[in-house]
Amino acid sequence: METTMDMLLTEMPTAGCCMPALAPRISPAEAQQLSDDLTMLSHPIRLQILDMLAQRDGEVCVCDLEAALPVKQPTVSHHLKLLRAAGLITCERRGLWAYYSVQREALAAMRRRILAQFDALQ
Amino acid sequence: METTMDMLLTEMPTAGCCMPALAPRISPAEAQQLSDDLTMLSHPIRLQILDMLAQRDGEVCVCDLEAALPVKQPTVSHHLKLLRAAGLITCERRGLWAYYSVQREALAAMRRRILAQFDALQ
DNA sequence: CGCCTACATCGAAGGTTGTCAATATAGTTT
DNA sequence: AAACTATATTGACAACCTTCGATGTAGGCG
Repeated sequence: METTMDMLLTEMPTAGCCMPALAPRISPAEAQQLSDDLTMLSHPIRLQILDMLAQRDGEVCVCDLEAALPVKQPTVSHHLKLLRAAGLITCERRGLWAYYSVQREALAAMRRRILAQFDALQ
Repeated sequence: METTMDMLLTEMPTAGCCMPALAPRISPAEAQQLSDDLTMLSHPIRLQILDMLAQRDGEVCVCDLEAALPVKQPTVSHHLKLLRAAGLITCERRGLWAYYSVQREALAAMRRRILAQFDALQ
């Protein structure tokens, strides 16, 4: 007859579960950071915006984006605001227009963070 | 005095916007696929589950996961179901227990898809 | 058989996100 | 100054996501 203690201390070939101390190697905080990065990228409109800005850095205004995307102007502005808050893009006002650019270094840093965690999963 | 037509046909050093045919190089369908991939990964619980499964392939049951995570059993089952539907994990029932494994090839394929699109942004 | 255990599913509640019409803001033109 | 333009913001609504208690299911055991 085996006690619970015996089961915890011996190896269990076929039956049994809940082996000693399984824990994620990634910390909850790291998981949250990675999740935030991925969430920022996980929207088709934001991906397409980043793609267009990467093509024509500093020369893309909101009406260009609006014309190329299947959403209305307030929605474009909304996604631009999110990307700006995440540090992935910047905007410069010239006259009536707002010209947006990718922050390539910030995007590269995010890419590095994502890859590092991905590779930690082997 | 310049007409709108003049502005469209000449180069515009400072003012003017809406240049010819800006379009995302990434298609809406590709953007959606990438967005789906990223969405699947963009949750701390799912990331931690994948991390734990990557450590101890095929020997992790739901109660191990539940013990290591700050959510209740139905929530763990919910995330496992999503990961299973995405093809990223599989489960094998042995007796009362359900043992989960990472599908390393599916995860690697997802990594490849994400990286390819990321690199396309330069 | 009846009870127990591990896990899945259901259904409801609460939170977050995405969208757009309406409106505000700020620069431009006349 | 008044009219106009590009963009931002607001507020409302709908859709979606996450979570969990309650319940269902199926295998193991006395």
